[in-house]
Amino acid sequence: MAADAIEPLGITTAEEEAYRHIQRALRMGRYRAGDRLIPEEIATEIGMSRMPVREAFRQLAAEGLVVIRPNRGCIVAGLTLDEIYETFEMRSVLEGLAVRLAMPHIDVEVLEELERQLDRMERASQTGSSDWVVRHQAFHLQICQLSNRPKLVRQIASLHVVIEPYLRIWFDYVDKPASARAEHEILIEVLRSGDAGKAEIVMRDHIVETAPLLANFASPGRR
Amino acid sequence: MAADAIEPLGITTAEEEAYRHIQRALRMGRYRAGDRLIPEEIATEIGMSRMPVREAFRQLAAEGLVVIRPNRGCIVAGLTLDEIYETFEMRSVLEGLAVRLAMPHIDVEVLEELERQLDRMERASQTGSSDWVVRHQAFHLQICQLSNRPKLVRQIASLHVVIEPYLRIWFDYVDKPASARAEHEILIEVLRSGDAGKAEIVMRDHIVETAPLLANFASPGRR
DNA sequence: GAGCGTATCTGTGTATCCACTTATCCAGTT
DNA sequence: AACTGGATAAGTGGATACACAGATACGCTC
Repeated sequence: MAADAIEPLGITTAEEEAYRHIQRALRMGRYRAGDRLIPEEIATEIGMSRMPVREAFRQLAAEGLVVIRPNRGCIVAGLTLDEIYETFEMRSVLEGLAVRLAMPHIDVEVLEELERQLDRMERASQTGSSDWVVRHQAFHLQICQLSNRPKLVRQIASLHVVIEPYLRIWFDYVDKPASARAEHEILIEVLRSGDAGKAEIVMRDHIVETAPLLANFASPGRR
Repeated sequence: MAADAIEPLGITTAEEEAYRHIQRALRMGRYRAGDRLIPEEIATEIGMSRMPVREAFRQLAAEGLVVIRPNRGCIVAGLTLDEIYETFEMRSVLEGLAVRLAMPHIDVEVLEELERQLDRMERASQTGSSDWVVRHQAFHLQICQLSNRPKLVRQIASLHVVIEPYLRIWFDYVDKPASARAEHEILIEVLRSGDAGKAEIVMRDHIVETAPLLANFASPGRR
C-alpha cells in the first residue's frame, strides 16, 4: 500500500511503535484539540516507559499534530479556521508543483491505475465509514509520487495528516457528495491531456475550492 | 531582528541550548555532510548530559538537517544535487504563494523597509564574509511574513536553513555578483506594481533561476 | 467575604545506569 | 594471502530515579 509516505526519519522499534500508536489515534480523531497527552498514560497503554513516548511527541510536534509547551505538557494541536485555509493554500501550490513535475511520467498504465483508485475511493465512500478519507489521500499522493520528488511528497503527506481529522468530520456531517468522483475525474482528464501547466492550475483550483466547504463544518474541539 | 522565524516548538532551556548550538554549527557549515555527530562530545562541549543533545538531534532530524540511523548514530545530512533542485522548486512555489498573499499588505513604508534591507544585503556582501546569506534570507522572509501566514513562513524558513550551507559555499566561490542587487530590485518593483499574480510568477522565476547557479558549486562533502 | 500567599502535590525534564546492537580487529581456515 | 567468523569494545537506545517547576487548594489576613 502506497499510502504511508510519512516515514519518521530515524526511528527505532520502541519509539516507532509509540509514534505510530499516537499518530493513528490523532488521525482517527480519538482526541480533541486541546486534550492533554499524558506521557505516562500512553506509555503504560502500549507497555513501555515514558521515554520513547516523549521522543514520539517531539516527532509529532515537528509535524504540527501536537504542541509541546515547556513544563506544561503536550496537547493536541487544533487548527483555527485561518490555519485550515493556510494548510489548503500550501497544499494547493505544492500539489500543483507535484502534478506539473509528474506529467512526464504519466502513461496509459498510470491513468488506468488512477481510475482504479477512484473506484476504490467511491466504494469506500459507500461503506459509510471514513475509509474515504484514506482513499482520497492515497489518490492524491499517488499522483504526487509520480513527480519523483521524495521531499516534496513527504511534505504534502504531512499536510494531509494535519487536516485529516477535519476531513473526517466533514465526511461524517455531509454524506460525501457524488460530485467528488467528478471532481477527481477532471484531474485524470487533465493528466491525460499532457499539458503540465494546465494540470498545475487545475490541481491548485481543485484543492483551494475544497477549503471553504470544509471550513464550515470543521472545528473539532476548542483551541 | 526578524530573521529567526524558526522557533523550535516546545523546547526547554537545556534542550534549547543544545539545539541552538548544533543548529548554528550546522548552518555555519562547521561540519561536512556525512560527519558523525557524537552526543557525548557535544554534551561535554556545552556542559550537559547526552540527553538534551539526543532530543536536539531529533528536532534537527525533523528539520532535515541531520539523519538519525537507528543504533548507528547521527550524521549531518547532505543534499544530493537533485535534492538541492527539489528544495528550490519547493521554495519557488511556496514563496510565490507567500508574495501573492502578501500583496494586500504592501504599502509605501514596507517598500522603503525592503529597500533598506537590500542596502544592508549589499553592504554585507562587501564585508567578504557570508553575512550576505543571512541578509538575503532576511530579505526573503521579510516579504513572506507580510503574507500573514505563520505556518507558511515557518515552512519556507525551514527550507532556507537546509540550503544555507550550500549558499555559503557558493558565496565563497564566486564573489557575489553585483547582479544580485538588480535581481532583488525586480522583486520590489513588482511588489510596487500591485499585481499579485505577476508577483507570484516573478518570485517563482527568481528562485528557480538561482538553483542551477548554485548547483555547479555546491557539494559540501560526501553523502 | 474576598483576595493573596504559601504549601503540597502532580507531572515534566534531566541524569545516570544498564542492556543490546553494531563495528572493528584478530585469528583461523581455506 | 584473503576472506570469514567470532569476540571484544564502544556507543546507542531505554528505563528508572531524582530534582525542579507549575498548578491548585487551603488558610490567613485585610
